[in-house]
Amino acid sequence: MTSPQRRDAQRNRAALLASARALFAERGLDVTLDEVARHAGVGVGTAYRNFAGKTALVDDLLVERVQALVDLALACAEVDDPWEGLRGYVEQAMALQVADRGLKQLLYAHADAHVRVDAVRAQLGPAVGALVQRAHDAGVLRPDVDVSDVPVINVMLGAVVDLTRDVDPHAYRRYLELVLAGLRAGAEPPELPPPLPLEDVQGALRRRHAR
Amino acid sequence: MTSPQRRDAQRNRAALLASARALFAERGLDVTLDEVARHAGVGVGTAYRNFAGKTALVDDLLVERVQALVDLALACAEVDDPWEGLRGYVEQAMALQVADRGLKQLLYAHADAHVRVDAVRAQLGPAVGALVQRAHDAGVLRPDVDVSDVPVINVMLGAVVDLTRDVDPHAYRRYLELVLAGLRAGAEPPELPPPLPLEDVQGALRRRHAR
DNA sequence: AGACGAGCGGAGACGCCGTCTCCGGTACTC
DNA sequence: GAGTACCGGAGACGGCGTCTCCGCTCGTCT
Repeated sequence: MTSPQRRDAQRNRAALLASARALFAERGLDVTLDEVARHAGVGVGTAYRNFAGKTALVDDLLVERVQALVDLALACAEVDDPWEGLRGYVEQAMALQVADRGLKQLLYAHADAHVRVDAVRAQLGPAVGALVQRAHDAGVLRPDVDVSDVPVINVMLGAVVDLTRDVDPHAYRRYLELVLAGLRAGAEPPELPPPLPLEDVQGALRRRHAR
Repeated sequence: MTSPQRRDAQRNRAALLASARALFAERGLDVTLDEVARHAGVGVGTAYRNFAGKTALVDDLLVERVQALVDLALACAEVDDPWEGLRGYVEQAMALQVADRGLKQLLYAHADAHVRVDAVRAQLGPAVGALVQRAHDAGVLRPDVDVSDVPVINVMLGAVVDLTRDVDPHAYRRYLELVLAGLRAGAEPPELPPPLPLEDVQGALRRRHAR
């Protein structure tokens, strides 16, 4: 009986997947397949033999991450307090995106050819919609809050995340509180996490890449 | 007496400047000098004879725009109501950035070699600082609001602007209200401009460029 | 131990893009 | 009409990421 693959080939494939996961999470989807290969300690050829191309690799690897987000939304619908459910979703969704830069990029960005990711992502809208609806039914949301506000807020906070990532990855929390407080009905303004020192913000802005 | 330049040369230079201003405002700083030249109806060579390079051209053209922002901040310090002064600054600063995409990109982005812009931009921080201080002195701001919050909010709202530009350039106003309300002391939640239809947001997200 | 071929590595072909140069030709000016 | 300031735009150049190709290595089975 012949094993389906030589053992070193299996090792290489695993190493490639691990490296890709790590690099995509840490540095985003812009890392080259060449870089992934080097990081995994194999040649570029090996990378291209294992995966149809970068797009396919990304698609394969990130379905799971997007699924985690969908699961999160579903889980938050089970939380007793409808406000905490919604709030928890937004908060933890951002935390996932801080931890995985690739996820953040793929979640809300031109989806060219990521077929599998697209399929999973399609479930996110309805799940979040349910969260918002439930909060409305419980009267804990300003009546004029709309489902469409959630992705927009994600994008807003995402911008803060990108800005402050290397100064303080959690700085976005301050603005998360700010925005969430604005959505809540009969809001007592919450305590805000402390601001970044001005010079840190200035530094981050200066380092910022132009588009 | 010889005029310093041939008349057609003057016309060409003017056309280039006008085209550059228009294209930078409309489509951002990514337009190529070749495009500017074509738009102006002249050859590329003419463009490069008139300006040291793209960086120099951008630097020349946008000082004035950044100066407008500084002027705005100074003017807002003259408004009687300190809250309206601060609020007006943020609101109109965003409006300027909606109207000029290049300004938005340059204002808070890696400043490589834009010497003149840098010089003017340096005045912005203090001017905004005064605005915030005045609002604090009047007690209309939450005490834990910091100067550093202003640029961060600019970046957040800028993300919304980029997202919704071609669906509804003013959609950011809803989120501006949301955020500003969060900064205000003893806030009565303000009325929010209406949300975008969900499908518009979804469309905008789908069209969004990956980074 | 030996031989077979699955699998490897990585130089480099390719395609794309934006910046900028160069010079034969045009047309403004006096 | 001479002289030259100025023009146009093809294309050189440099950079970058994707992916191919093929001579060679080394795992695997007998």
